[in-house]
Amino acid sequence: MTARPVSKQRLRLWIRLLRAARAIEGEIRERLRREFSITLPQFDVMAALARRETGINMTELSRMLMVSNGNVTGIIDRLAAEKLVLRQAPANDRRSFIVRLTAKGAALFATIAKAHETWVDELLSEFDAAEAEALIGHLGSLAKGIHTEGAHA
Amino acid sequence: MTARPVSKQRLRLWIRLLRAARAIEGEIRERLRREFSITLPQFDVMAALARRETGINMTELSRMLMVSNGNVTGIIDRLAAEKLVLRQAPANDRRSFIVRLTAKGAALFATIAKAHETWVDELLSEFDAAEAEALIGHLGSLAKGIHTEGAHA
DNA sequence: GTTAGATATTTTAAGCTTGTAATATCTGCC
DNA sequence: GGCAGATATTACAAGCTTAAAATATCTAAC
Repeated sequence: MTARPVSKQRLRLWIRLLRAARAIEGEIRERLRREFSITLPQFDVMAALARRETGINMTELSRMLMVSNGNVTGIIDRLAAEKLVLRQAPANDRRSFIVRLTAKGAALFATIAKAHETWVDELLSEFDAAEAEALIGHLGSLAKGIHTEGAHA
Repeated sequence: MTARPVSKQRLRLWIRLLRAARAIEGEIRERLRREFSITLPQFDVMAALARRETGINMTELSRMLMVSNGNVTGIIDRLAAEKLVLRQAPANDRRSFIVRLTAKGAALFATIAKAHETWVDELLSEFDAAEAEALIGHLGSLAKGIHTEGAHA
């Protein structure tokens, strides 16, 4: 039994976590590009919008995706240029606007999401439901407690 | 008991994993910038070089960090401009070269690494040694089986 | 020794990402 | 109503990231 300090253990955990996330993320990014000619950030935005048909404004979108607010501007610009999303002006606040999927965007997302779920199922195939559930609990508690206001203005 | 299909479970796991990694990564990136004026990719490169005093060539570096080969060029360029690393021509292969930390780079890395380990210890503080060990095992097996040749030429 | 294919690195174009600053609008206090 | 501070978004500069193409060198087959 080596008396390895717990701080070294946590460091190893962090490195493993990061490597696992990068491996999976890289694989998904490559498949999205090859099969659907879309970037991962664009897919992430569409996924967020698909879960809320009423639309989401830029600030909340950046918080949900944990990226900076300025970042979202460019991604939405490119999605809008492809007519996959649109910006709507809400009645009550002229600073803001609501981003929604177009019909074209929703249809495309539905197709990609199906493939995406299959890929993830395959990439994480060695986890059965119970293991997945246990890991989900572990990781959920991990992300908490990090001050992480995602992108703070 | 909802009969949730395991594919949905794995999708939730992936989303949790990604969010946890992003939260921690974002926090570390911000602290590196604020306290040491260095970027996370630059720190990652220095960490790899610190573990191998004899130096590492570009291709292996990109493989270790799981980023594209072209990517490493720019990071090394900036580190070299700060005199933190240097490129050495090996005797036997004129296509390649070996990147090593300078004395200045090694000293700076030692300082930053100490702070970094403290941060990670704090950010993952809710995991004790046994939990960390268990998760490390889980995540290690996860990254395998992904074809992940990191950056393939 | 030539040459064909493999390997190591850089370059380039496009997109992502951040932090900071600028602009516009809103809200509440007076 | 006017003004101070908060909020929503965009603009900008610097750096990161990728995939694909270009260069240079090496290795092996002939």
